[in-house]
Amino acid sequence: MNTPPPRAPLYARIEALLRDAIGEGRYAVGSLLPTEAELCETLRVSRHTIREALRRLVEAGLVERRQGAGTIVVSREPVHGMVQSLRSIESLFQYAADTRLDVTARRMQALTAEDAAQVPAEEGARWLRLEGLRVDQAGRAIAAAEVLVSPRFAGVALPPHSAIYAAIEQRFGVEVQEVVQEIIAGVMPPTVSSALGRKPRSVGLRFLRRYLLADGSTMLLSRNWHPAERFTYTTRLRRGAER
Amino acid sequence: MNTPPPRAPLYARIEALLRDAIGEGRYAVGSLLPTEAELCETLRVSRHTIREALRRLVEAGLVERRQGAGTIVVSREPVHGMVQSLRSIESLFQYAADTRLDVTARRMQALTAEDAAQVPAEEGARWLRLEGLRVDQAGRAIAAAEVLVSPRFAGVALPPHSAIYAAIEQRFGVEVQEVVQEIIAGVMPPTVSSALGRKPRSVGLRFLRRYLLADGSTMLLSRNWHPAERFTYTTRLRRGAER
DNA sequence: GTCCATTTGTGCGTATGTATA
DNA sequence: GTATACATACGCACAAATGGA
Repeated sequence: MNTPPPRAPLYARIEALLRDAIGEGRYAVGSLLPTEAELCETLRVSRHTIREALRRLVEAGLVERRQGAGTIVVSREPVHGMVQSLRSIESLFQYAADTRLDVTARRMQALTAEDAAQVPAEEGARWLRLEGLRVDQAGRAIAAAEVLVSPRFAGVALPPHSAIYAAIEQRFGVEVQEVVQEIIAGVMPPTVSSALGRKPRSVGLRFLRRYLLADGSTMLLSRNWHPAERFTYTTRLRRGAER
Repeated sequence: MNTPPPRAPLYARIEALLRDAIGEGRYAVGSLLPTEAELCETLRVSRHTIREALRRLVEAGLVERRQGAGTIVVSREPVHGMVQSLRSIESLFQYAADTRLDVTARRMQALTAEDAAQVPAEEGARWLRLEGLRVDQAGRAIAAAEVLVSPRFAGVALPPHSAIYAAIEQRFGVEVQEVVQEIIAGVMPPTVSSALGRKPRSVGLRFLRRYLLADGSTMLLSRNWHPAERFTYTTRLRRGAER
């Protein structure tokens, strides 16, 4: 049980009381908690105190509240999972800060069927297509890159050093809401392995990333090949509350 | 500027006011905000209202408060990054729920130099080593698995279906605090490709995971090979506060 | 669609406790 | 020890959203 010592603040003791009741199923998930007024009366405390306790249950993700509707139980236990947080999208790749993209081709181009399926968008729509090499400060090739930019943002200027998605965010006042990343291993196509100076048929990791806006549309799609012997992808997940 | 419409709640307007002042540097990072009493007086509102505004600034990570000391500015802008959250560590792999590990070998074994570097632990220490195949419910091989378990937990019984880390958590009352995962592409060694029924020298993804406890020690190390043509690794990152 | 009782949201006033400097 | 500043806790009133009659 979570019962705190009797010296704990009143709202904390009430929070524990309700938390335990929810945990034991005395208030079922989906059901309503007593109203603030009822809790005030049965527990003989002020509404202020009840509200502080309920506020903490909301923060813990155990209940949700809606004006006029009441307080509903949404979970028996605090949601507890693993969380990875990144300061920037770039750190998805954990590049040394100073890599840059050397663009070798830039043009508007109709999406192939495969492109359209990956984006997703309608086949034949004309998106901005960039091709290039990502190189480190010594000029060594790190990855072969290909970027498809939504026609909505095709007017963006190519930033010399910063990321394309960031340039679009700034120029058009939009914000990337979600990034979906896929990693696939495979044998690099000949054009890629030669561009990276590798032997034909050598192994690489393919990263496919979609940058999504709040309305769910794709801002840009990025497809990169990394040579296997040069590249390791590392993630760290910490235990924490999920929200 | 973040100024909400004048119809917004009073505390929200005050929050915006302070947020802007902090953003513009009128309250420098490291300095103290006016006290609640001062804000009450200058803004002509009640202490409750001030406290609600300040509470939100705390949640946004802009200020911290300490009883007796005051409210200190800790950041000019809300910390804002990408967050990935997982309900369980298993979902790192996004297996269909019902895969299982068929263990083909289990014994205590001294760590090689390479093992010891990866764990990390002292070379020659005797850890529990498991070898097996992860198979789906139809019995098809999904991955070749190898697990090294700290001698502290070597007494664990092998769970028929659930994960080993979970069995250890339950049996020994410990909790995995962090998971570090590395992904590398490469050509599978002959023993692995034959165990998975693949052609020799075919391509795969190697997943290396360390499960760390709160004291930073490694509970177990897991090394898996996934055939490339069967496997894609996907992550979703959402925009959110980092904490 | 309107009205109405219910329930949480917002806002104010006041008093006392407790950690900090 | 003393003054300060936030934390806890009581009270009241009205606004706004909800859901059913």
